[in-house]
Amino acid sequence: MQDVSEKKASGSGLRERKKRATRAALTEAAVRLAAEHGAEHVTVEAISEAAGVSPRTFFNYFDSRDDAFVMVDAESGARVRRGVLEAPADLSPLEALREAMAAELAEIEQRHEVWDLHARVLSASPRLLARSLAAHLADELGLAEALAQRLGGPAATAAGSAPSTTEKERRRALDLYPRLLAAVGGTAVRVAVEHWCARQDRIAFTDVFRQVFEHLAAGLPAPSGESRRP
Amino acid sequence: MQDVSEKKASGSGLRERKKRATRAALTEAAVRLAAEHGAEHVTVEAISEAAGVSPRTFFNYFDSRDDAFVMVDAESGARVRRGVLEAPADLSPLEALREAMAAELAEIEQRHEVWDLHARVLSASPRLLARSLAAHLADELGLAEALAQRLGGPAATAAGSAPSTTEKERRRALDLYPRLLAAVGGTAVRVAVEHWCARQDRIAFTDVFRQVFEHLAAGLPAPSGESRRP
DNA sequence: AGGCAAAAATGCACGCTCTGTAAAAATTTA
DNA sequence: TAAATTTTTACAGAGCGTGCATTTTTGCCT
Repeated sequence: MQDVSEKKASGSGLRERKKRATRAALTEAAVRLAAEHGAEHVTVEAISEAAGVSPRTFFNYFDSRDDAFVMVDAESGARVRRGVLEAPADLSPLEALREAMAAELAEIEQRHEVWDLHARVLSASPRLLARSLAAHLADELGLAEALAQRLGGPAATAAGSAPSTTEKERRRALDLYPRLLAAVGGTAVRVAVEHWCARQDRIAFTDVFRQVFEHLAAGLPAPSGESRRP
Repeated sequence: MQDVSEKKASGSGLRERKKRATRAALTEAAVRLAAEHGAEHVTVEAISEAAGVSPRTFFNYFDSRDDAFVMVDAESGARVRRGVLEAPADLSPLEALREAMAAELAEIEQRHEVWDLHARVLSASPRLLARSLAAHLADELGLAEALAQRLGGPAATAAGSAPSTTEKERRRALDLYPRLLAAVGGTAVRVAVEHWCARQDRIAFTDVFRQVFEHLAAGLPAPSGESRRP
């Protein structure tokens, strides 16, 4: 079932290379123009002209104009998923998710030239920021499946086939928990980023990130000095 | 500074009543048409005609066509905020948020004729669902402020003016925590609703809702039978 | 009542987004 | 080089969203 001809491997064909180049040219032109003139003053015609293609071609690559500003990194979700699956086995699910997301954020930090522009464009337009959230939401289901695989795999081999409670209840819990964990993890990253961007003083993002996950692991108790009610 | 004339109270004027009636007619027409023909096949012209106004008037009430499907209840956020502030003082922040959101969900459940249609429209269109999320996101900041007020008010009066740690650190924690709590709370509700809608068997929504908040309060540990790592 | 000012609804015009469709150009394969 | 496949392009058209001037409705005053 493997490819007999080496030419069809990913990225070797001239056709595929041109397609990726066109897509990259479109996204870069879009982000660059948006950073300069504001996102809502950048038309599809302007983006296409800057990228050297026709306006109709734009819509062969993106379903909507806004996608050119949002779809900057399509493989981020897959990397986090792999990070969750490859995390050390002695980590709790929340810890594994934290480590995978921290690694991905460090990955992004490396090319902060493009990402800084992108962040500025998003923060200047609430509509695009919402759309970016929606894009991350699409990855949530896949992330939940990865977490479920990490949970279900070892648990099934260790516990065998003798559940103490009802089978349906266990499956319900197993179904709900990974989705909650994936959603809360994404929210945690968002809050950390927003809080870090809002502060003018230069605190390390790593500190905010760690603090957020400490709150979550502790069960979100009141952060005051003494705890009258544990 | 109080109103001398009673006529300017909220909702008493004929003008305000008519405006609300028009808005209600537009939203109801939009949701009803979308439930029947699919949201993307419902034009602004059709909605306006069903509501008995001109297409231009539609855009005097909504900034975009999608808002007619999303902006069903604009005061929901305010009710949750009040619920947080009026919750019993012996409840933890997470418990207060849970109670306020549970009360709001119970409120919504009362008119589940409209809300059921609305849910069906959203679940049939990922784009509208994302927009709905964005709408809830706008309330998040206000909710965070309400939570901060609930935390900061009593704490300031009880602790006086002698903080044990650095002042900046306390303010940072106090700033980050309410925003995280508000965001996670919204996410929790979303996951509970999605999980409840996805299941074909009729389990009580209250059970799912309570289960989600139990996960959060416990610090999101692995839900398996025995705990090898607390 | 009747008239006056503010607010809302409407009609019209215009630019932009997005989608078919079919023809032309480029790339791969034979 | 010629055929086959894919991509790009031009054209047409429906729908969205906005600005502006006009008309109708509402609230308030004498």
